[in-house]
Amino acid sequence: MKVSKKAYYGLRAAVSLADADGPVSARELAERERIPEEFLEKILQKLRRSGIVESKKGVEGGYALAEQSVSVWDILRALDGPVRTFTPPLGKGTLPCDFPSHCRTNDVLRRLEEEIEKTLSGVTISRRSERNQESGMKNEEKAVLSSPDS
Amino acid sequence: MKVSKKAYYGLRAAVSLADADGPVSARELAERERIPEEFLEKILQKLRRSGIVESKKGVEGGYALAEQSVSVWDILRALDGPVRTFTPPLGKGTLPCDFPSHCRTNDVLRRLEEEIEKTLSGVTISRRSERNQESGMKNEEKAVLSSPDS
DNA sequence: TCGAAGTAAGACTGATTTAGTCCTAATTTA
DNA sequence: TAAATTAGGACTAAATCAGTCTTACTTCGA
Repeated sequence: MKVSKKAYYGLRAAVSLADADGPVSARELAERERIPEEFLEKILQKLRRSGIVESKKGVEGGYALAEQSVSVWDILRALDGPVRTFTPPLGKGTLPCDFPSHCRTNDVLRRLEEEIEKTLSGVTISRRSERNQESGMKNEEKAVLSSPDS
Repeated sequence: MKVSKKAYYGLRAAVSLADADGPVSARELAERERIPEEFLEKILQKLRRSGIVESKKGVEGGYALAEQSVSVWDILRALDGPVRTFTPPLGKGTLPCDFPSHCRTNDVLRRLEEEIEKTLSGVTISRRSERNQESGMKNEEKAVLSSPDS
């Protein structure tokens, strides 16, 4: 049970992008974060297809966060695929319970999935510019990963 | 991010053992749960070395839960190894933060680990005989995976 | 005391996944 | 148009997963 290197790199890249001003090229980002460049490019492309970052080609191009704020959950799901704690490919609703132990085991694992999702969705990466503009009301218990405004 | 087949089988085997009366042989257990026998044996041996089940050789031998109650967390850790969400082998205390994004990323992942541990530790598999004898006081919010006393 | 029913443990294997690399476009801007 | 950049597919070495095979060793009952 682990987070892949791909996701770990992706997470760090996103945090780095959140702290940056304009678009950052893959090369630059790779250097900043000490991530193999070609590999990072693949990661960024996946994040782009998931709508998490946006890219601009050409001379002054690069990558930037697409939304004001992304959750860690979104990034992990985009890169590592869906969290599937139980191996048989079961949709949310239908759990075939051939044997008594299956149902109960699957039940726990599903509960775990929900817990993981809840935890990870609560942690977000926000762009500096947009920080603290989000929640209109009182300061929600929402952790932010990117660098604090100091 | 997933639970291995090994762990999934192990979980089901443990649930099945919890519901059984005496020791159950690997062969019997494999048949009940539709798990490849030889593979299950490996799994049970790992669980034994971790002190989760105990074994008895010989004619009426087999495997049984060692403790009255085991948490899902214990089983998963025994079979899948430690949950290591971040790839660099970092101990609990020391996080080398070469770059700013690392610390913050590692922080989240560590928080995730704790959350997963908390969730999974709260779900236990208990032997029928020992059910409801554990918590002396009020009925704690403790989920039990094995079959309910009916 | 022998044989059958068990567990114990290590070596081996095929398939899949991970973590990349390599190469060839396609775009954009100066 | 040249340089800087992303886009995407094919490829690969190494690790991990999911088992299997083989060869013990142990216990109990007849």
